[in-house]
Amino acid sequence: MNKSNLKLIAVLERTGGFASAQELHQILRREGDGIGLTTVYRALQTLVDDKIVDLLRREDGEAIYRLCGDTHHHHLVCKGCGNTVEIEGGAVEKWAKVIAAEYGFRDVGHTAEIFGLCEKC
Amino acid sequence: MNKSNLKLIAVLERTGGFASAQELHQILRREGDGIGLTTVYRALQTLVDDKIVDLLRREDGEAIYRLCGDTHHHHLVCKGCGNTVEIEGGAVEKWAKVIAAEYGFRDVGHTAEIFGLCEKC
DNA sequence: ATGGAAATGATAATCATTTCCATTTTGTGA
DNA sequence: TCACAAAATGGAAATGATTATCATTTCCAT
Repeated sequence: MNKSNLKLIAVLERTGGFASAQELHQILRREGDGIGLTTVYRALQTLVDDKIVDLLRREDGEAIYRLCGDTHHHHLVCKGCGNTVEIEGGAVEKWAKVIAAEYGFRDVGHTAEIFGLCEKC
Repeated sequence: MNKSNLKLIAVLERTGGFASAQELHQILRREGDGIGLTTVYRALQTLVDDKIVDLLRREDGEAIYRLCGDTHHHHLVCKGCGNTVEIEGGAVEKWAKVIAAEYGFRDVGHTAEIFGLCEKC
């Protein structure tokens, strides 16, 4: 684990919730860290690959990042305010397994997200 | 309803499933229609506003469009050769509905994909 | 100290999407 | 049919996020 990755993790812990690469870069800069934008993108990518952070999308398509919990989960995202709830996907896990078996796939993962408007929006 | 909007609807009907603005533009061009990219974007936006088409996002953030009310399907993608199978997601549909109701969300959509290695890979 | 691998960051390139603006088409009332 | 305003159109430039390039710096084991 290199230095930049740790910095990014620290900021994400501190801020909680989601932030875009550009925002994270600005936060670090504001704190006097001369980290480059390129490095921020690179660090986030490796953290996503290592399943240390989640990558989601804002309504406009911009990538946003957040530390993931250790449990595998899915997301319920509000299209209005961007608020996000982590949810369990019991039915989805089974579905993915069954389908994969049916078609002879192995080493299987899946993604599943629900999006809509929350009560407030 | 203006001419461009109708053209876009026609293409979306014909192709079924999702397409990005750029893809839709290319398809129309290939068919000899001199429609401009700007017009494609504009038409898609009004169709989304009028709830005639859905706007979703690809993995990379690019916007993709489909006619509302299309029965949609999910994908089983091979990480090795990229081969893709369209699958039904009965369990997923129910799951999405239940979860959304539980959290008071409305106007709800979802995405779900399975990826792994196929028999050949 | 040293050599090589990994990390870094400035800059330029890429790509989808929007904005701007001049031109064309369309619809409508005289 | 004609004139004219409103709507539609499309090319070009602007924007903004993300990625690629590449020279330089930092790490670390020897």
